[in-house]
Amino acid sequence: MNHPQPGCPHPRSLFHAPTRYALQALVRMPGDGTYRLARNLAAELDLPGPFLAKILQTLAHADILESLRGPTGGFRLTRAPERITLREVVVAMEGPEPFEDCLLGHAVGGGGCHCPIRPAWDVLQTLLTTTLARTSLRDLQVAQAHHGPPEDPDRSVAAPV
Amino acid sequence: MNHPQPGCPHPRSLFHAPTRYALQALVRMPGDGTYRLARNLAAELDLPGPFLAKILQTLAHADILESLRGPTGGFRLTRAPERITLREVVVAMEGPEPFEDCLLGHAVGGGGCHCPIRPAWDVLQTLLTTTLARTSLRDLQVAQAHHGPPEDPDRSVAAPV
DNA sequence: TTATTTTAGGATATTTTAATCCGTTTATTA
DNA sequence: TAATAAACGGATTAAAATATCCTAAAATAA
Repeated sequence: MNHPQPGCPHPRSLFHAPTRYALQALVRMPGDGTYRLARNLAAELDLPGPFLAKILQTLAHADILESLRGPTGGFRLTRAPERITLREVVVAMEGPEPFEDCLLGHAVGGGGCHCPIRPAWDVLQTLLTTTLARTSLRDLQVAQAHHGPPEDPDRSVAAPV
Repeated sequence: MNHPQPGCPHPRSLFHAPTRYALQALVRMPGDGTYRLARNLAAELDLPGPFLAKILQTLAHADILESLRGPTGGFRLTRAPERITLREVVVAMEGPEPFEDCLLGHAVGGGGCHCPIRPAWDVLQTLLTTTLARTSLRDLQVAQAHHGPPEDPDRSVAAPV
């Protein structure tokens, strides 16, 4: 997870960059109720600390994380990762409307849009929403475990916990 | 179709703004092989002429439009609208990858990503692609006709042809 | 109480995307 | 041939998204 570089643009993502960072941070949150430092997490993700901190604050406002100030502080999940859905995270970061529906800019509410793609588009939107709603943070953590933690030169040889 | 205003951000769209403008311009292209002026089209869409012109040039490079310079010139479709798919337009404007697949940033090619959402995500991506590939410009034109042309004060009372 | 460590959050800077500008080229018309 | 009207396309500007900075507030520990 590197910063965007000149000549190396962001991947074309369905969601904004902070949303992806939020997911990647949440996946690495401890499941045992202990607090984790924003700075620590930012180093692991190779993101600037204050930037990630802002994202974590947003998640805290959305009741996905809770924070504690001071020397023993940091962030932790408000619930078990099984009970946090990707949909919840995306809504917290992007707002309730993940993307505009009508390709032609027709009003979507009130039956304003009758494009021939409308039915298929609704299926797509529903599938996206239900996919996000069915997948929990825990599911992503399992996937992350298979990939191992990101490269960290200091621990690349042996790291007994 | 108005310019983005301060305090009135773009709708959160699956695609970039120029892609939506391209679709809206293409929908309004004549089907009889006559050329239409970029300036004329831009006025109807309430977009700046030179900006839309650049978008039309991109479509011309992609062999969706063809252009003619000079007093009788303009742009026209290279084919009947039945034979132009939305997928083709989106690829012309956005490149071959409409969005990055893995929410966690895992490599997608070479079997790098094994998230639990991967199968559902693939379904989503396939559905998007096939939906775009199955819908022709002609289909959108039919939908547009039902909405009527965009508001134009000069013609709001009666406009014989 | 004082020093230290952490999050909080507003202000600022940078990068990318979107939009504009302007001189050039090509075709038509007089 | 000269004047005009259109697309062409590089350079520039503006806006939005992304990233950074800095001071305040809160919790802990000496």
